[in-house]
Amino acid sequence: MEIKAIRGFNDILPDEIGKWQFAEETAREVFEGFGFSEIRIPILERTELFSRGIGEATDIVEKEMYTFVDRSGNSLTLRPEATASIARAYLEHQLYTFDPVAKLYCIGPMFRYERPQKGRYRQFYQIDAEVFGVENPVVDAEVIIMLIHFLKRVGFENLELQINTLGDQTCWPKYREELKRFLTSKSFQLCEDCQRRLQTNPLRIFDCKVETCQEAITNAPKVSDFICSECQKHFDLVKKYLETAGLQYILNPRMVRGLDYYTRTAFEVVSYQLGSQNAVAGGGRYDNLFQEIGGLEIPGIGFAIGMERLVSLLPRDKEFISYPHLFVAALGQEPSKEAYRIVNQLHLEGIRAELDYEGKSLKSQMRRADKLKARYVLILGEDELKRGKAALRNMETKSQEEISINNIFTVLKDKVKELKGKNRH
RNA sequence: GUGAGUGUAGCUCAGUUGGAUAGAGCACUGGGUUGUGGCCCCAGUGGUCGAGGGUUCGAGUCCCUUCACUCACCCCA
Repeated sequence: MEIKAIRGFNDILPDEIGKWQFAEETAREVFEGFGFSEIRIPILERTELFSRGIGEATDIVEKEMYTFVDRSGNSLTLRPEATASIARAYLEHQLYTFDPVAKLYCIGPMFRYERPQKGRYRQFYQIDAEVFGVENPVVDAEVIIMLIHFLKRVGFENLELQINTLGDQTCWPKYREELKRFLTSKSFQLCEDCQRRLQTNPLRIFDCKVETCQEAITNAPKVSDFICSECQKHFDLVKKYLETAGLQYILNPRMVRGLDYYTRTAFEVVSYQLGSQNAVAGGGRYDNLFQEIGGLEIPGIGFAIGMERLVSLLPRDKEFISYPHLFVAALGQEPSKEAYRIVNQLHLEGIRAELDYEGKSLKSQMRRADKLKARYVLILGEDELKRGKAALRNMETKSQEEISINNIFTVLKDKVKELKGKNRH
């Protein structure tokens, strides 16, 4: 094969798709139960939307965007995340005139030009949820509760919820400056990476594994001493609402966000089974995003779930795969015609039926029926057909009965109903 | 962008200090049963040994270059 998918772009094959569908269906059900509506947004936007919304100095904008100039000379970018686009749509269609509060969710692919590794790809899927127009910390909690509830519904009871507050425009920069000043005085102790982090993102130095760096930060100023009273109050309420909802969380004062628009509440759900990229979902409040892209002061909060990471934690289970209800094995010309007629009819009735397309021996048709895990096989031979009969074999019990072809639809409908009663499919 | 590891059949992998037609298991196709699946037995299909160059009488094996994949760093979902 000469032409292969490009780096970091993956095919999701049929044997895996059940897990994806399950995750998406569950998200729709849960989110709509919380009053969210789906929104679908374009995959391409004007580059400006992201450079302004996410922030010029962020890694995403500086080096990770798929950006190109189209035939009319506009700079366009494949969306690296959904929030900015959803906010743009909200402004563009003035959804706030209908209701200042908007609860929206979106499922689809995002694109970032990074070196792929476990849990990180150039095209990756996110399930995104956003609430616009509410400053009250109740929604911070509501959104987190919805996320955790969703994760429980797909089967994860014990993922770790980490929360932090990033402060806002008034208190966060102060802390940043103070930390920078402190660390600059210790810069001789810092490793090469941290020398650079000192300029770009000093908080990251907390995460450095180099021993001398760890020593350097032992007496560093703490975020909590700099958070202003308004932000502190907001955060305290978020924590209280989470507690009254019975949610366990871990305070992670080192948690940072890579996107400029985040303020106040930030949260992540992590799994230690994921490898280095361990965040299944992440999000937070962004009360400045709208000003950046549209000039209106509209608060927002939301999260994104990484679908690849989520799906990789789901058990590789056959229950997601749908098997044929019936395989029709035909022997000879007339029976083949009859099989074709029957299968077409069954498809119209919503019964999953398969047949042999290559005129193979019964043995090989049986093998295929078995391989496809068909529940029943209908065997059509010349003699039986002349009598208007066919053999219906239950592949699990091996019991076989002769039924008349006229009754096939009613007999099968009952059998399929039984099958559906037993499990999802 | 940086670092490390790995490239032999569709998949998982053997392949000796360089030696003759490159192997196994699984999968696939057919047969053993003129019309009955899984287990078993037999046979068959399938490889430019990632690509290019070099050393050598001889390269899957050694050297160089290059590409791809994987993991990690950076950063994030």
